[in-house]
Amino acid sequence: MEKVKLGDVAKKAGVSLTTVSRVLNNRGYISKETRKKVNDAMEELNYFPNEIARSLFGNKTNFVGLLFPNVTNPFYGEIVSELESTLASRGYKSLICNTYNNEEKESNYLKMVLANQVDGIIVGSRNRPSSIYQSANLPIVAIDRFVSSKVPIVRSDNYGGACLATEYLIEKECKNIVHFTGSSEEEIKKCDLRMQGYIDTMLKYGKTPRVMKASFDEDEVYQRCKVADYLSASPEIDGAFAAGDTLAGIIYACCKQKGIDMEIVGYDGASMFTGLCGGVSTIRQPIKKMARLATDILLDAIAGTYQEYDSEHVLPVELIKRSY
Amino acid sequence: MEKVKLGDVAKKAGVSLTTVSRVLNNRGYISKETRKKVNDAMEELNYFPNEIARSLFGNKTNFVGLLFPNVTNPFYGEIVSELESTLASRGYKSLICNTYNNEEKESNYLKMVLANQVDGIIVGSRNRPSSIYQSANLPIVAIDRFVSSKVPIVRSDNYGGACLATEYLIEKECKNIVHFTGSSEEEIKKCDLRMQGYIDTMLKYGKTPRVMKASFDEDEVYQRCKVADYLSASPEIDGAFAAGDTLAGIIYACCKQKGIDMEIVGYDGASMFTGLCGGVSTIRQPIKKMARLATDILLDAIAGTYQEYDSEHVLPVELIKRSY
DNA sequence: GTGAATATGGCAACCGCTTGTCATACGGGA
DNA sequence: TCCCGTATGACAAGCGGTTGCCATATTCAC
Repeated sequence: MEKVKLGDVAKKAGVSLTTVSRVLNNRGYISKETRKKVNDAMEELNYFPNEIARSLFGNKTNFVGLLFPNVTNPFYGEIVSELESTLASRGYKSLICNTYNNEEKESNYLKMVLANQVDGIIVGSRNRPSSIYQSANLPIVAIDRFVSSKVPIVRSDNYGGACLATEYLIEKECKNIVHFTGSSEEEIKKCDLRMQGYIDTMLKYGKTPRVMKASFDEDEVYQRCKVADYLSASPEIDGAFAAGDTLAGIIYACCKQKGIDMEIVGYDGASMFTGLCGGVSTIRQPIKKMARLATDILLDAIAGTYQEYDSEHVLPVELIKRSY
Repeated sequence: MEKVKLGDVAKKAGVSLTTVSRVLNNRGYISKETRKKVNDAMEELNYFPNEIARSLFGNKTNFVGLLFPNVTNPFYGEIVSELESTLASRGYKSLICNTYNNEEKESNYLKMVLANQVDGIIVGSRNRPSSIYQSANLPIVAIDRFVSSKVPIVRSDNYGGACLATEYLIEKECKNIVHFTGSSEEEIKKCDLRMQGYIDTMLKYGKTPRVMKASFDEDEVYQRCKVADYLSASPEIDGAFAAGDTLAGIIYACCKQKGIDMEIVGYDGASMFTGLCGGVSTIRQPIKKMARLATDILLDAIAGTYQEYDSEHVLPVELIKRSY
């Protein structure tokens, strides 16, 4: 059973190649009857036009590359899921790439999507920006990450969110509040802002900021040990603001196992997280809105109607209190 | 800045089109020096061969379609993540599709990936099998789902896992154990086996099985109400086996809020879940192994070296006890 | 000196579809 | 009757790269 092609449809419908193509692309004159004949033939033969061939001609693939660390993380899972859905509803197809925050992987993926002629890229990977981004001459949108001065950024109000989180902990009368952050040699803007918000708020209330570096990427077991050791060594701690929800979850689990009852606030607020880890508060990013905005910007850029480069789009966050 | 193409490289390197193509495809005779010249030219020009054009000629795209309900669910997130990684390491690219268990969406996605000439499909969506699967004449592998008699299935030992879960609850001296299952008009095999394992085990120990239908797909808030109502109405319940971890998480949250302390066992065991919801036990499916096996089968089928159709590959599960 | 192996170029056909141009044919309105 | 709008077909070129075939040239070994 070979692949059905245009010619087969034409034969079946008793019309010419040109006519079938006209039906497919809605061009020129076609009578109702012919259109029906052709459509019927396509149906009967189970014909799908070869998008690869069409792309080749049109120089447009309707592919978009999605470069994110790892959809296993509910935050990325949710954002990728939203991106894929909105893109699909607008006729675009998503090539997914899990970079695991690995620079080599990211740059390989980047080459791959470029070689596959994607019309645009949405990136949420957290590496040092690859030089390929510069030379790649196509629309890119970054989610909560700096790529280059030409790439628009969509992110949540990291600073404001951190303030909100810290103030909540203070309100809850926590005396010793620590901030767990993702570590990285090079200062990633996101972490800075979340940390900055925490530090500023602590100082504002006359408290001493304390920061604990715990990477986002390390092995989970290792992380858990690190956190557990830290908590054991600092029994006075009664509040924590974690820069991400997975980290918050780890802290929560450690506390539970040690019988510590403290207030924890995470960051991200993927629905899966708030559903599964109700003992932790979190700062919810408007994930759907971010995904939609990123899609809008990207597609506008692809269409050539987006001009406002060098722009950051900062969306408001919301405090979600623990549910038990 | 136009797209660089083969001819540009040839010109830059001072060789013919044929020679560049030979370097690219490692065919025929090429001297070290020429190869270097060509490679240098490609580097300088930042050239990537147009995979779309190559695909068109070769009638092979190295695309694989991944049809899953929703990567927001940690189980699907983890399996999609694994699939993408193993596929990428073997030169394949993943087209992701979130079907949301919606039949129309699934069949549209199916048409889409077929139109894009994917070399194969891995599907974990949970719908009534679409007729398109039959007519699609290409390798398909199903994860924990029946598609057609010709499509090999990779799944975990649902029956054994359910027995394990139920026995654990009995061991924990739960008196009234209920099973929460995903509802669906048509009986999906997976649910059947998990339910069957539960029922058989209950009967084996002289207990009365009780089943509560709670869909996998409903709105989470709605689910939560349904579960809460049920728990209120049946205060004698002190143990629950949920057919999926997200459901288990919902039950856990309800219990917490109502101050009920009962044993809950879920099913799936994505690392994110066990990390975030340590108060719940679960039956862990060997997600990585399943993903790798599915990839192996699919790629063998694509290569034409896989013959064992009509086969089910059932992998063993493991009980993960709650960590606090 | 001859034949093989190595190295490169030129050319045409092809992958499946799109598009522009030209030709043909029918029917209706001015 | 003539022209125009409608409807369809035939054909060729092109999208970017691959491949097979033939030609040519150099080098090396026997």
